[in-house]
Amino acid sequence: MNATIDRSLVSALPLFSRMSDAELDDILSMAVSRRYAVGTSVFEQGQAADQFFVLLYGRLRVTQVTPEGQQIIIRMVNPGDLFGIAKALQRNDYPGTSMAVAESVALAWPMTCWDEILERHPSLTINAMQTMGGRLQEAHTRLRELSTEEVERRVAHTVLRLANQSGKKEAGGVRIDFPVSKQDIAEMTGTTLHTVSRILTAWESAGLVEGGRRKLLLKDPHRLLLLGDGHVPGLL
Amino acid sequence: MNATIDRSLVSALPLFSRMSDAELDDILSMAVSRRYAVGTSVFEQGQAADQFFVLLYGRLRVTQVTPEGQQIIIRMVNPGDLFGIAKALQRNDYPGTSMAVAESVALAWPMTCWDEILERHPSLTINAMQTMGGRLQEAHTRLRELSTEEVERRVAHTVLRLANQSGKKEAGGVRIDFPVSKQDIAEMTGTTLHTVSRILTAWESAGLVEGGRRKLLLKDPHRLLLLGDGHVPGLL
DNA sequence: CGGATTGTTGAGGATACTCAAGTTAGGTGG
DNA sequence: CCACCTAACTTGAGTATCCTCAACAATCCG
Repeated sequence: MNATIDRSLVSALPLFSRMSDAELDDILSMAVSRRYAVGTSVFEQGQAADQFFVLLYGRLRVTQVTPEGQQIIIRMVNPGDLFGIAKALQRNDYPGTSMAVAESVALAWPMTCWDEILERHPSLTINAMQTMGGRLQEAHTRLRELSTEEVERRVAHTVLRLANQSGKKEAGGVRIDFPVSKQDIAEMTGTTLHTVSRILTAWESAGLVEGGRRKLLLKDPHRLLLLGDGHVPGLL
Repeated sequence: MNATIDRSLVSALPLFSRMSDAELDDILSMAVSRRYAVGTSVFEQGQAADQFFVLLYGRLRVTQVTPEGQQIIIRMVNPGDLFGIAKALQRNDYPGTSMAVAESVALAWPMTCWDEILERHPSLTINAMQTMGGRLQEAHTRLRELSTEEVERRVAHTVLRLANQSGKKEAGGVRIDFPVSKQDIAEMTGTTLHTVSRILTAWESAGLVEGGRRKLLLKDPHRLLLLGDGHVPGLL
């Protein structure tokens, strides 16, 4: 809700790379910044897509609910990520719900600006396309995992992906630096929280991870990688 | 390998919509057309990505092989589709293999033209982005299906998707108009050819489909849709 | 006609789900 | 600050789905 947003907030983001100050100002002049408390949603599935966003701080979880009421996590949104770009998906509504799992701040643009911005700023268009390319690749990776791997390996890969995207080095390992529940992990891997609980318990006994209520610390990422790649037998 | 490619071949494609004749000619002047016999590959997984393509006629299957040797089908390429755009995925190699399942013709551009073309033709950039958006949505749909649905429903959805993309109305139903094996369907749904065989046999007894060696005719798409959406019990 | 590819079907078993009961941790209000 | 309440998690038992293994049948192609 600021009058003007400072260039320095975004100038380092890959999305805005190779843009002049003037271009940045042009784009930022159309944006407002918004704060989202933990547990609040930025937008909800099915809602008219009237804005798109860039996350500045915090962490969001994007979910979809099936007609039967099962939920799956499409992805986590990390600082610097573009999200809510329904227009690029050729949609008028948001296909999922995005909810803050940590205190978050995002820039918001009216969706009506989308075409205009792309037209006026070709380098941003290319960056946005690369963003989508990266996401497409991640989706294919997950498809491959879901199609071919057993649960334990899928959980290993999922947990390693989380660590790569939102891990923070810490004494004794890499911590996922936002609250993750077993249910969350289940919804990312296509399994149940029961199975995730059993797997993490086994891993904990083996010294691979350290769990806790919505906490996760990877104590031995290397061994997890071996497990995920099937070079080492599972622990169940 | 033609000297020049005629505008009429591509002017109707969504990818090239809203482009002037001059723009089209500029783009086409950099392309060559190529023919691919059934069973030949356009490019292979891991190979240096030196070209990107648009399919004019025919049908391609894009697969990935896991380190363990299991294969999955990432998608089918239909006429008009852009494919092999490794650059947009920020890659220097092709992440999968694309192989002709029907006699095919594609236009090919040197990958070095990619940035240049995007720069010179903003409307094509936007169209390409929409292509990627559509693909991202399809990937998310498949993720949701793999995560939450049992095999029979996944097969129903997969088969209906095939019909929508490459179905041809025919006396008695909708025919998938290229050869599809049970193995193919298995690789699209994350199951085995055995399970697919059992499911299709059951469906055939119920008058839902008509199978055959690499053939598939949907006799009752509506009932298949109900089955896929869980509004009707499965037949296994 | 023969070989190869594709598909069928059965039996048995493993993975992971469901159902169920309980425990622990954390937050909240008195 | 403690008691309570709820959300998150644990663990066990039973079972369903679907995979694996195996043998065979049908179809296509040269």
